[in-house]
Amino acid sequence: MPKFYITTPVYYVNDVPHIGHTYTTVAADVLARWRRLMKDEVFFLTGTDEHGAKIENKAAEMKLAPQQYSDEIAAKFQKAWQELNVSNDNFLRTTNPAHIRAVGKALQQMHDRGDIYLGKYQGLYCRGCEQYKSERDLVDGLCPDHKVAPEKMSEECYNFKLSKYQERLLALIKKDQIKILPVERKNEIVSFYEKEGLEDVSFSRKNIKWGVPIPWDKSHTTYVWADAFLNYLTGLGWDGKAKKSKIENLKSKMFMWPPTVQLMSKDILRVHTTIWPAMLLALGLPLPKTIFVHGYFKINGQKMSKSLGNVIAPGDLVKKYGTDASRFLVMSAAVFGHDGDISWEKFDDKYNADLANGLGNLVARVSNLIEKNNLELKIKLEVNGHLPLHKKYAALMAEFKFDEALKLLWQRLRQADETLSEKKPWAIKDAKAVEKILQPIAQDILNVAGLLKPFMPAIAEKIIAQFSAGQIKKGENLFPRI
RNA sequence: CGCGGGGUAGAGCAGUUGGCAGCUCGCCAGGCCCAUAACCUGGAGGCCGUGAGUUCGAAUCUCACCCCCGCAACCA
Repeated sequence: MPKFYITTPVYYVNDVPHIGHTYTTVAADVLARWRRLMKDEVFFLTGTDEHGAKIENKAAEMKLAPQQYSDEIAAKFQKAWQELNVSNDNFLRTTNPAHIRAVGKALQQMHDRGDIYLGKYQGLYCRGCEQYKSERDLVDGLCPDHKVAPEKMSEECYNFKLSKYQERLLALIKKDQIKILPVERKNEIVSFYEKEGLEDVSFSRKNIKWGVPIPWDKSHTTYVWADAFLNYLTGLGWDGKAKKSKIENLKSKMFMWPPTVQLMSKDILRVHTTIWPAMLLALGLPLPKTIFVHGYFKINGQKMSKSLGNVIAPGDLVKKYGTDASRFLVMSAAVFGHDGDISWEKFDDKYNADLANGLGNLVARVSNLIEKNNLELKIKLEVNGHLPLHKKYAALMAEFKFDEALKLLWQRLRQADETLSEKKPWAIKDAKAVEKILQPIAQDILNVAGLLKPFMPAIAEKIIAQFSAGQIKKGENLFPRI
């Protein structure tokens, strides 16, 4: 049985879930559900990244302990995914004790191996924040909170020998051993390797309490990314022992390793194609097969941002359109891998056009005609993969072309509407003749519903149940117009 | 000369290997009346960012330029 291990990033709990997180997670769910239909053994992981100075500060602002704060935000992510009927097999929080233990062990191993060494971190330090600032945090060279110029300071920290892996990783990426998709993103990364190259990175920080202590030097705390990346392993129950012989450990799900697909947006692509695979090489573990990068949503042509106040939350979508329609709208909003522009208006239009007038109306008119004529059709869901529709759909799904896969199904629905207009079964008295027209159309609807399962699981099942019954009834309105 | 993406009908986008420029929404006209004021047919509307080149032929390949957007490692 083929294995399919898919991950989303662990989402940083500095913010509540928004439509960007939703996009990644629903896409991962669509793939997971599709591969399950194809009888693969699937493991689907998502979760939250909860450590680091930012969270420490944010929690303090809200007068909460970091753990308490993280609990609240993590719960919001979990609730969002439940509302969207996301079928993840695990939800890994980086504050999970087993994760923390494993991170400690992993770091110890990298240290023993000589890949982590004591070095120096230099940066701009704001005394007010008690924190290092990046250039981008500053406004006119000043700390935005304290209105003072941060000082150049340095402190000791543990560094990871990322530079050591430059050539190996570049070769692996070029040869598609780690396949980066779409290809323009691969080009971007290859060019980064060739023109800028890898430098060692800091893996620890002093003065940060909220995180995983460095096992051999508790005065240091693991820097968040070293901690966060390992979730992809600990989410399978990895215990931090890197020896290859342990991979087949049956108590954990480590037999699923490595990830078949890791989905993410472009902001975290670079670290996922540098630090992350380097850590795996350092731990002696196999690398992810494919990294797929999807685009960003702009909202009404503008960048989505809190300051603009245009952020769309998953809960708002579900409230307005329902679970399955929300999943459909998000997945069909853009070509997967490209940026897209969304708005409530566009969602409304798409909902009415494709779901209410399209799928919903067709299901209603066909089921109504069948019921009125008292027909008993001999149709059943065809799940074998050799029908042309299945084949085309499967090929598109394999290439992450969700929007085209959906278009393919909607072409079929449109054809059904055309056929009905042309043959006018409502004007025919002879039930046999009516049956001859409606049977293939009903069969198509059933097949389309079968392929719609990954995108709209509940609606698909409803349609399948409705059209698989001996007596097909008109049933309820699937998508009321907005 | 940092890296990458994009500029195609009123709006949003597709255009795989170069071969009469497409899709959805909107608009106009007609049809149908089974269905969720839905569905079907037809139509208007594009110097495919600008300029040059390669070619029998370019939205597609090459070069230059203009404009927009994202990323530029301690932002997770």
